[in-house]
Amino acid sequence: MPSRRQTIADDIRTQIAAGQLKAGERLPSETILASQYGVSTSTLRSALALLQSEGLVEKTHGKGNFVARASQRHTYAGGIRMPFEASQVGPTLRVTVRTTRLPAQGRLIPLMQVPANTQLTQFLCIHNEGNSPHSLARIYVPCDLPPNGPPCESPSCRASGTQPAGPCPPLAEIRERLTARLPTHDEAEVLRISSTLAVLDITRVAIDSTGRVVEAALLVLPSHRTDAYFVTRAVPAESRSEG
Amino acid sequence: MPSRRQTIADDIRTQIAAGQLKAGERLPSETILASQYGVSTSTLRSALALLQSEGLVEKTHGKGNFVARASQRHTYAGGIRMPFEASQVGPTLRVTVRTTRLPAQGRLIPLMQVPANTQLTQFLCIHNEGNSPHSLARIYVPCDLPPNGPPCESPSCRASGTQPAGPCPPLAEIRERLTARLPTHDEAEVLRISSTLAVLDITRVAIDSTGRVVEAALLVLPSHRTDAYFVTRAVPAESRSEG
DNA sequence: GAGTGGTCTAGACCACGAG
DNA sequence: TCGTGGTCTAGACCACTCA
Repeated sequence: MPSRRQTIADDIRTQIAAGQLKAGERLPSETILASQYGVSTSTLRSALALLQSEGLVEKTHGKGNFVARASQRHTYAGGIRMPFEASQVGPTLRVTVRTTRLPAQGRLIPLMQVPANTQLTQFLCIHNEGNSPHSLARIYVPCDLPPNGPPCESPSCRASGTQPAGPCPPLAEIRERLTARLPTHDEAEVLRISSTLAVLDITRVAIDSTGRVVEAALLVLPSHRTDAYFVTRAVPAESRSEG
Repeated sequence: MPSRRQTIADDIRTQIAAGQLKAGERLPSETILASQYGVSTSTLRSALALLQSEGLVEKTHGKGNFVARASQRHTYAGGIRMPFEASQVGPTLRVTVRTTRLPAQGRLIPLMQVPANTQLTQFLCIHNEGNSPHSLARIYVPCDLPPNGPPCESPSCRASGTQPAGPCPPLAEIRERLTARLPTHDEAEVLRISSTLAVLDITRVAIDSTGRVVEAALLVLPSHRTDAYFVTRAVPAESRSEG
């Protein structure tokens, strides 16, 4: 038997699909909706959480619930991309970067394949779309690596974080591990998202042709606004590399 | 200011990391934990939901909350894989397949790049680990395609669903789009997971060397037990294709 | 049947946004 | 200041597991 939250979510979803609720339109307040459906506000909120996780509804504290505009959705492009392919999908993002140095600790040691306490440069990147933050990236490179500026400061950095290729030794491989989880307190605060809504957690490692790890990136993207997209071509690749 | 749920989650997370709570161990009941922390059961449950989304805690209705064993985690391998690479990661899975025919509708039309109502074969695959279901895959192929059995029936099908390559025209490209969302009622029921816990939603399209879509797969994986993993090599690939 | 988690209620109180 | 969503409470009742 479907739960009430599912029934309510289905009803609103149908109204959105049918165009009875238009993109950008504000829904009645949660109190009103709850009484309309004859449920408590908690139940109604959990129904809205379903729609929010599907990207159909956007909530704003103090303002209300809104039918999402399709354009709100971003695409994280995985794998190795040419610079010009970088920001072709999704709205434009403005990046703020904070650079620090720190010794390799914990997860970073196996990720970067360096001894403990190796000096790393950390780039803490926050991508903003207008006023509102969109995604969070912590990017690490060995301190002795970047010759002409870190990858993250490139204007062609991607929705996710960065353009990892550089002029130095050519990039050979990208490994990306992806899962979803609820955000930490800090992440929810920085991204200004509900702490009940899952984020995509992407760990990306870039390896150059000498086998060296030249970058590790820890990315946090709000799942209700983000897709990750991967294209893999078969091995005997045509010479389309410069296309 | 961190919320109570975060404080509680942090405390239990620390206990797990420190080994005070061992893998497989059962936590006290939610009622007891709630009174220990001086919160309501709702708040305590939302704290456990955080840990569950991180894969640190597994809940079983009627039994209790358990510290997860690391081995519970599966890996979905994205991109094009050789058959022998298929099921090398994660525990072994048993697959049940239900085959039906249906005309192309809705999302499937643009996905498979076919006219509406084109006959498709659907494979509804459920992957089981022991008794408990793990993942759900709906795989579509054009009806006129499979010459010697659908890809899904291959014994080398992957954690996710299938081994899309076949002997026919060679596979040229895999496109995978990935996001996270809360499960539908049906998905939560089939996978026997909490409807408050996000799933990974993967849409995979396989294209052969003639440009034809030979497979579309809609995959649903519980995010708290699943990583997706993608490896992309640079374009002038070494001849490691038979390795 | 005893004990567990799952869903849901009917509130209280706080934090945010806009006028 | 007012209306909104966010967090939290203290329960009730149901569904599942196991003895």
